[in-house]
Amino acid sequence: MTVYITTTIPYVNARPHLGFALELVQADVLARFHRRRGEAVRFQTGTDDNSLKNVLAAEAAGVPVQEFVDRNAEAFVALREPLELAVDDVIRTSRDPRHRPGVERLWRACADAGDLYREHYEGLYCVGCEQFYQPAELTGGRCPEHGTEPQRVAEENWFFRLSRHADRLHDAIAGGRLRVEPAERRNEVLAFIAGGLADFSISRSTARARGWGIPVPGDPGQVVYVWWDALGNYLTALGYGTGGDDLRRWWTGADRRVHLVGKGVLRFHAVYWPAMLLSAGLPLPTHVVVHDYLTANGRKISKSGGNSGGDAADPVALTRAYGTDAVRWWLLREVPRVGDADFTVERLIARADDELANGVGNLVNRVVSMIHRYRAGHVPGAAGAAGTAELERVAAGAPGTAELERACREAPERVAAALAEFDFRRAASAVWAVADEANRYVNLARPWELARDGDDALDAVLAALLRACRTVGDHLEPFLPGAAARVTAQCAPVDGVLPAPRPLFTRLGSPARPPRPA
RNA sequence: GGGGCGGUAGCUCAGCCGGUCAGAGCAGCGGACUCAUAAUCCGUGGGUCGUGGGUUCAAGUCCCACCCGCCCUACCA
Repeated sequence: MTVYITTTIPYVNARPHLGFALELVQADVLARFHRRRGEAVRFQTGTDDNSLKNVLAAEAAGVPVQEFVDRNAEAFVALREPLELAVDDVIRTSRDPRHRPGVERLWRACADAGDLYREHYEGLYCVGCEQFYQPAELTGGRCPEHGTEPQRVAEENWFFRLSRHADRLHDAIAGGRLRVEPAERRNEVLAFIAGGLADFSISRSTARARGWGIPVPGDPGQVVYVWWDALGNYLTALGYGTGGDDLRRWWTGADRRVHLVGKGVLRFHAVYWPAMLLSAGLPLPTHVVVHDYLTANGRKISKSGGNSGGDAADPVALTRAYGTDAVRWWLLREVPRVGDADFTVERLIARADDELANGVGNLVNRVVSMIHRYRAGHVPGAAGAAGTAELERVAAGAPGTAELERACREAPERVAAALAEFDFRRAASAVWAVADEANRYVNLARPWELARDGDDALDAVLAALLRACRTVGDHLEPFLPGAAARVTAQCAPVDGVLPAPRPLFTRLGSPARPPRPA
């Protein structure tokens, strides 16, 4: 199986925020999950540099556009380390030599298909917003943003025959050839298509774009509409337009082409983009996976940062303060599949302390401690004192063993089933369930009593627990790669002896109270 | 204005095609244990399932209207 996974490419007029981190982490989980199964995976992200908003932000900052864009793009690319992303490729639309030739080729392909045409375009244009408005969007004939009366601007623009592809688009989505997930979003797209698709403008006059962007092939007075340009990244990064084998490997010949997108750009990815591909004679994405938005402390996260959300929504600041694991865990465990989620530091801490420090961390710690205390760190069964099969037989008689074994056994299929539906929350909880069950098992099996009584079952119980810890470490990898490695290392004997137990997660909330005197 | 999504216990959320679906986790309260980062385990949940109608033998679960939040409606994940 060959899987191509992409995030959207954010425009870089400001620093990245937690909402984009969500998308990156979700994509990363998918990438790691498939990779673990031995499948060929390419995980790609990038930046959308050619947006007019970048130009405006650069002007406001008094910096040349390219310099401004470079500087901000850096902050997005730099998310890899703090979020521990296993990204394979990053494409930047203003700089990457693969991009412009690809966009031009896509343009020509659609032109050759007869889907591009020039037409007189007249619209209400707000200079302040640098955009056109439909009459219905205006309030009292004025720009809702600036309160000014928009100008009537007329020019020739290039249009794409979206209308021509409506039926095929509908069939692809309704029939599941292009899966829009979750289903709520698929219905939304189908309703939109059913409402009729109008051709859309795909160029802007170079003057209004302030000279920033990719010139329309053969029409230097126009630049390519930024969405056309940006969507093209999914292809151009694969060498569409510049050659090489990547296009065949990761697009035309791939088993899955998965786009992760925010709900705000659903239409572009589930309607415009597939239509462009149909026109160009290329396969459609197989999945468009839509996530909703994050708020911080009940407020919308503003992309311009600063004011409301501020640092509360800065993924880098959060990982620095609370660690990558806690941030990733919150994003994966607390964000529902449908519906916006509100981020607060309190919830991040509560989630991490409860499930990571007290749950997984403490479990591994207590298990390894007992193996050290009762068996000098020797992994039960490994020294040949008793065969593994014998241990399992003995353990099977202990209360709760069956449940624990079942949790371990079922974890992989539960993770796979959840991720097949892009339900990250359910997938993460399937891993967590193993640790939860193992903690329960300790209290049930009471190894300290077995040790005191010299009971044979001790080795079996410890072995079962260590297996559970390893299962957690193993399946946690796509979600928390760093923590998973620590769990795994803690459970791997060195010269026949497990490493001395060390806390795997520091508590983030108020420090633990000291033990009550005995 | 049009289209869409959400509104379920203090908090975060599960509830697919209508009939043990009124649930889970967290918090709170009570108890147990001592291997462990006082961590862990057990017990404990009367919330008009946003509001008002309707369909049905039966509705969070379908239909209509309305209220609240959010997204899209030609350049914000």
